Amino acid sequence: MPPEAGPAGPRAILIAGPTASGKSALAVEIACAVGGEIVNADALQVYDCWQVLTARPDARQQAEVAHHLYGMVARRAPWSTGHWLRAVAPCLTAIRERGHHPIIVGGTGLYFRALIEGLADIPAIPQAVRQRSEALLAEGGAEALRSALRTRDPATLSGLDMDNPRRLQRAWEVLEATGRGLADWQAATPPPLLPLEATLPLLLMPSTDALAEAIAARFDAMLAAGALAEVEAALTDGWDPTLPSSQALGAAALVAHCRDGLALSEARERAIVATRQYAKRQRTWFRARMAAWQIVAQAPAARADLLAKITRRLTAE
RNA sequence: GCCCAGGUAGCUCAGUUGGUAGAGCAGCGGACUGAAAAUCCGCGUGUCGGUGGUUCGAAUCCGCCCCUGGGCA
Repeated sequence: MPPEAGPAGPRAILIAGPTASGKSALAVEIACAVGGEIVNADALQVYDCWQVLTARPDARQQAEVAHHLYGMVARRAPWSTGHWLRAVAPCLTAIRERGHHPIIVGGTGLYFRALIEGLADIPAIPQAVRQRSEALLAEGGAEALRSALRTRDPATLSGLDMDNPRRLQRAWEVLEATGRGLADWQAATPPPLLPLEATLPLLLMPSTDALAEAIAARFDAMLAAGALAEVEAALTDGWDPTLPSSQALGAAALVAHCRDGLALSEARERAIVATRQYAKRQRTWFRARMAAWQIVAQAPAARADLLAKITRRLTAE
């Protein structure tokens, strides 16, 4: 067994790519070919309230291959990259114990980064601290957070995007909750759960035009599959636009339609635009940080070739 | 056919008394170690419908033509 396969068991496969690039289908193909189980690396597909709207694999696909970390988080439950990483660890162990290859698939770049580069071991931030950072921001704007950090944690502030309220809030909250600066915590980041060298990293990167087309077609399919009913259910349950789960692309637009009378055609357009813009941000992340990943060609013949190569390589280990 | 109103960025539109054009949205590029499907930063991408004229100089003034919408026949 080559050293990079490691003592942990069967090699993990990573599949990243922008939304609507066909990651889930590729994951199932590979899982069937090599004996794998699929692990979600998508920040929105974890929520129980969105099946259709997040294009989460349905019951039929989940019956075909084991899927993990999909739809298991309650709408209002706290969730973060840290929660995800802590959930992934035992999941990988269990899959390998069954002799299967973990296939980690998703579009959340930060999740992959945490997985392959490690994540600072910072305790959860209490709700009260979050509320105070919100209040500070609401009253004094970003400058209130900046000036607090300027005097109390200049080291973190110097490395920060000072115009970004979210990042300023995070730095302030960590300092407030732990008494230790964020930069300090990050400098002590533990080793990664799964270094890139121990994986087979694949990246789907369709052309911008092809992706735009796929995004529009998929949203129409979502509408046909009951996206509106999901949104109605969320509305009945009480809509809170600030919840992380409420950030699902298209949710706000469909709420505007169901609740506020926005024309469906207009809601559809908004949802599709928002999705394209998200895909663009994903491409930027992937280009910058996943240069070492293997780009998966789209053509069917190339796809078959890839599957054959992967199978050969993994069975050789 | 005649009379109006228009034709400026991918879209919706600004454009002062003539000095080769600018907003919003879309788009493009980038950042990002616990809200990441989040958040933030940067960038105008243009035969000003066409053509001829007036002028040192035309998106802007004049002629003709083309196109769109409305009205009258």
